[in-house]
Amino acid sequence: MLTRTKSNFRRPYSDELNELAGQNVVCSDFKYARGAEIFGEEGKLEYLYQVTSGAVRTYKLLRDGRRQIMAFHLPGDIFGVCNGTTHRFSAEAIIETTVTLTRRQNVFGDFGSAADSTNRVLRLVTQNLQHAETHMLLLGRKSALERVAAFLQEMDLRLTSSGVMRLPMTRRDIADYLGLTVETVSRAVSRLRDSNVLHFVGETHKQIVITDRVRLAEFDQ
Amino acid sequence: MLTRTKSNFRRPYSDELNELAGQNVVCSDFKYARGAEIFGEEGKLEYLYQVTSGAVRTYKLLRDGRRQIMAFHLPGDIFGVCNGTTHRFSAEAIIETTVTLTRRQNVFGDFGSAADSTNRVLRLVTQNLQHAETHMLLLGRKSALERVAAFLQEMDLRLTSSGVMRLPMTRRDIADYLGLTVETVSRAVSRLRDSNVLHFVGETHKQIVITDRVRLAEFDQ
DNA sequence: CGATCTTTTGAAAGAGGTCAATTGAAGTGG
DNA sequence: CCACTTCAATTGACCTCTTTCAAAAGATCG
Repeated sequence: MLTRTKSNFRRPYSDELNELAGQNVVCSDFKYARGAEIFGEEGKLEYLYQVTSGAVRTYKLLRDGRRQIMAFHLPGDIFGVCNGTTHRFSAEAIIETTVTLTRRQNVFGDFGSAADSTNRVLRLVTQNLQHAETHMLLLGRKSALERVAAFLQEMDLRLTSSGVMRLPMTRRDIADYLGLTVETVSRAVSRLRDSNVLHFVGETHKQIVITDRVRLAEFDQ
Repeated sequence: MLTRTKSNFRRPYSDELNELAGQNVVCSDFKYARGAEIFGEEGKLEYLYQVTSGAVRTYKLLRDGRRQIMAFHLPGDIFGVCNGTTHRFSAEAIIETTVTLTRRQNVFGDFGSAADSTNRVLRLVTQNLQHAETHMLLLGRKSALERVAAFLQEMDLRLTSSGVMRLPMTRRDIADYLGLTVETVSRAVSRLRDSNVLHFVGETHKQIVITDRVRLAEFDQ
């Protein structure tokens, strides 16, 4: 049997939040009851949170209530990092939980201005994280048709020019992006074509015209 | 029908990579053929990449070849941001692709030392991103049993003390984290119990003892 | 231009979801 | 503090969505 000491795997967290905040420390402790909301998807981001005791879940919801938990945050973990002015997900206490709060601007500096290059990289990584969070919701909780509709909307924003979307990737790439099989992707696209949401251009099936963006959006959640 | 101008949705990318690198610009263009590897999972991270033309996929693999594509990168996108010395995923050109490279240290500064607080936040966000990437692979490509085994391993590292793992979250939370239903999670845990990989402590099913970590790991991919 | 890869479509199989029932744990209010 | 109610977890039976397997037609590439 495997034995190990906990200390090998737990990151040190004594005063990490204080170190992060630097000199302008404005930390305060807060206690949340089981199930209490720490922040909501639309709340303004003003703080960084470090779990002192208890446990927190951060999650995203679909309109019909399907939930994807992004991560569990345990004592020592810092969460609530965000690049915008509003949260893109919610956080709740799983059990009675104590967290230490730090005002965001202490950590980010004048982040809005993004003066220096590190701040720019930070924004870049945060964009990647934001995309990953959206994609976790898709992978964990959306049906095949919803995934393909979401994919087409994403690519429509990036690839459509003069009305035509030219997909550079194969159905296999799409499938491996959406956590599906090639066949399922193909069937979903065919269904959307049969519903007159899109049609193909020429012989290749990589050029697509979206003819009804409103209904395409309705296929997604 | 919805019409829109592309410019509303495409982020500006003229010289963003140059701006990121600041004064010490060491940029150079590179061309990759269809299917060519831009970097591998074990390669050393030295560059930031911005797509000039073409398309790139970044992905993770399981040992048996199952693939999860994290993101598609199109002209203007910057990718390859990482906090360690090695990549945690691979990047390939989907079609013939040109990218602009920038040496990493120009952007991150002396990142290893993490002198200032912004760098610390950057590391924090990158850790979150890394976790999200791992989780996308789980959500997109792992079976129910593999997901639950992976979850138990993750929590074992964080929660096990004096041999017992005390889960603060319910089966519903676990299900919503793993993209499954409560029933499927319960069945998977029962299977692992019946395989003598773990057993419960007391009456509550939130205290678990992992009795065979080697075999638990084998249930995961 | 032949070989290989890609895409589509159908049929069958299977993994996970849904529905339902039971048991047990855990809040809660009198 | 205890009874009551609600919530949490498990298990079985059944169903459905997605996968798997197979075949054919079409595109792409060297």
